[in-house]
Amino acid sequence: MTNKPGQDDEQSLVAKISADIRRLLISGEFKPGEKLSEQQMASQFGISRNTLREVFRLLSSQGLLTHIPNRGAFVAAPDEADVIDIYRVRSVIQKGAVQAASPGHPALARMWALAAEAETARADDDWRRVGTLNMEFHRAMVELCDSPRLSAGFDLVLAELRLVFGQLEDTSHLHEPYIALNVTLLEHMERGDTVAALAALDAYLVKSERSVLAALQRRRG
Amino acid sequence: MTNKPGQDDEQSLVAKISADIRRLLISGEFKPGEKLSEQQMASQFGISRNTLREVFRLLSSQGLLTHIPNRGAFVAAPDEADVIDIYRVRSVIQKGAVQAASPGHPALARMWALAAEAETARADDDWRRVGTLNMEFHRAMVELCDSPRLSAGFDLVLAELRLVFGQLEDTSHLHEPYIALNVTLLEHMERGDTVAALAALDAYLVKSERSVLAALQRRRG
DNA sequence: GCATATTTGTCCGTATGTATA
DNA sequence: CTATACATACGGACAAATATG
Repeated sequence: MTNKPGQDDEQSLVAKISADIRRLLISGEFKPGEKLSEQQMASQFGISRNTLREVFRLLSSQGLLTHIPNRGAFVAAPDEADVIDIYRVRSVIQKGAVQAASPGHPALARMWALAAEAETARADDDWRRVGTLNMEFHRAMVELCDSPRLSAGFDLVLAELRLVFGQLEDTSHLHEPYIALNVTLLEHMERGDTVAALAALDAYLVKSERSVLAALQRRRG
Repeated sequence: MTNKPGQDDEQSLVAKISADIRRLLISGEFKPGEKLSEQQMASQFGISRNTLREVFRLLSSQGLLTHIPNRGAFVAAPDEADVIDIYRVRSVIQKGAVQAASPGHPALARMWALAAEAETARADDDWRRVGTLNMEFHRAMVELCDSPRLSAGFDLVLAELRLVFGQLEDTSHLHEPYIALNVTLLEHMERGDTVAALAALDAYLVKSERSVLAALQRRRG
């Protein structure tokens, strides 16, 4: 059995195409605000319009597409307000994660491993991988809450953030300064110093938000 | 213009039927785990199966339905673990809301108004209304974050919680003890006493979670 | 501002695979 | 194991809304 009949489709066409389009969106293959024609997309992916519409419903509910009645589906174009909101969500959830951190939690080990991987990726100048690992690091942090719903919600805002990254030009240096910050944050948590960990997290989020906002404003001008 | 072309359908059939079925789910018109046949539902609501499938996608992504591949859509049947998870999410988000509370925020006025309404509803023995007002009170609390995404995410877990209520027998007394707790919580916030407010919130959430869990276990045996 | 073309929203019929009696 | 029921997915159709010239 390759697939347990868990809770949602793994083999469904809708699920597969959704994953494909989501990947394309996150890698920045589409322009922000670009219209996604039903007919064109359907034939391009070799599926029917009805099936594609279900995909659009899913991606719209995840904030990656924007659905306008009688006009169709458009690639989401997060603006400054959206970025600010995304980081507000991150702040609330991740502060909760830091406070929920219990020593010996498996997610902590995973965070150490991811931090180490990020170091080697930086040594290889593989910035794309550094970015992915950074995301995974913070996803693992939220796993400390042991809450499927918090993790799922966090995944949504992270996907939106990756959409923003994909719409920028140079994502390379965006994650560079944060490798070290992640490690120090992790050390605070390991030591059980919640106050210091919260401060480090806040510093990280503020710094990250500022650089994303700056890059976004640079892009639009 | 009655409808601004905002972001999502307001007049769409999918949106309308989704709202209808969501109302039915929340009022407990369906049994937990009950299968929702496409054919039957489609003819019952006078819509096509294609349209209904889009509705199912939406409600599944909101946690109100559970989609099983090749088996169809079922009414979500949240168990004890789900309730615990829901309250974990509430704790994280609402603690964030308390800490984000700024004096003079319009949401605070709304909370006062809702608390007052709840008092009169209790005087009228309108327990259904008391429950709704309690939900609205906590929704308003999250509005303190000024974060559309946090509010949307909070609405999702609240909808799931109402689904649980709808599946229980007597929801009447479930909200009674919390009217006073909401007021004292509000007083702490108004005074700017964040620590006391956090403690009051935690007391409320623990108490509420316990009673819901107890009622749930009573129902199943 | 109007006529036309395009696209979405919605429906129907049907074929195929999967699950269940 | 067979048969039935149902979800999945497709393609075509048409009205209504929108975009285009």
